[in-house]
Amino acid sequence: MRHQNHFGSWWHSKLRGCGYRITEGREAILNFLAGSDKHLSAEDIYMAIRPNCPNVGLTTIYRTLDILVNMALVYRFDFGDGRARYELTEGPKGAHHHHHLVCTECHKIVDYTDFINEEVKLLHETEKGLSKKYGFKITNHLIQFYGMCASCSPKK
Amino acid sequence: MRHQNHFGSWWHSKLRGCGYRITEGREAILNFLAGSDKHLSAEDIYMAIRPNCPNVGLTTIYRTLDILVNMALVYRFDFGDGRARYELTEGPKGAHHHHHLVCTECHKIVDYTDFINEEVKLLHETEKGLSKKYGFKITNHLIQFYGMCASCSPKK
DNA sequence: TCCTTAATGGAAATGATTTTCATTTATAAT
DNA sequence: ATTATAAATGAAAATCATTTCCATTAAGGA
Repeated sequence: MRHQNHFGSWWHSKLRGCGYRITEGREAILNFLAGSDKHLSAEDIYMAIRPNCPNVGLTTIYRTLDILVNMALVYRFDFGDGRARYELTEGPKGAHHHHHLVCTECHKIVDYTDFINEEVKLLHETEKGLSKKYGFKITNHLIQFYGMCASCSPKK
Repeated sequence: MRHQNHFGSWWHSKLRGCGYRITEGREAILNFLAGSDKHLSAEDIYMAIRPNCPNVGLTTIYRTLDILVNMALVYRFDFGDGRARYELTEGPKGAHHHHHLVCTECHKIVDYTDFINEEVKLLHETEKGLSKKYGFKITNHLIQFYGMCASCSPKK
């Protein structure tokens, strides 16, 4: 793929810094993640990338996502439908941290940012206290609310 | 099992109220859950129950847990090791609500109750706001912190 | 006790994720 | 640019928690 800029995207240095090589597949996966604000399954990514990169296999998607999750470039979520979902922790534009509201009926997900500031503030304090008390080095947190969305609620 | 009290345990009425029958398997599963404060996998329960109920199959464990989770008698957790964990929401003694600290390295789980009050207070407010804004009927929440426990941290 | 229907278990199916392994390729050294 | 080397890859097979199927059993109202 000769038309790819040699100076690379913002994540090149991160990958290199961790000793990972820049490959066509990783490039494609990260580019796609960066352009989406959805919660994507490994297969979503596989399908989306296929037209441009028919030679990138599903196995590579999984392997790359594992790396990215470990590097904290990507969040992995479990919304209870049996497949993991992935999301860039923050795009080039900067962070847009949010939490999730999960419908236990239809598995619809709502990203919300309301109340996030208060939540994050409290979480940071809690984090500090927990770190000290339990000797954990805390790197991440997960908050999800579960319930029934409007369209599922009316049904008995 | 003739020695079981005819008036039943505290959950009999809950099950009956939802139209479920009281069976040996359900009894055994609930008894075991009530006597444990661990995060149990379906197989943990299967193994634990087997000596007394060799005729209760793993399928029944899964089916029963599904029911209990739907009735909100049991929480289902995903700690990232590929198997769901189950825990009674509250025992006969009353609630002992806690959140979790998960080591991403060795999957050790710490239950903590510190800060819980502040967290729960904030969560309730958030819940109220989210319910109104997004039309969700919120029934549950999940908070987990991820990091490295003391014994995993030293390692590079 | 009888009857209806929920509940069951065991085996087979499912399906997301992981492993294996022979081949390809990024990249540091030449 | 060429080469050497270890990382990365794809395709197929393996894994393994959970679900489904279906013929049989049993709970509990009549």
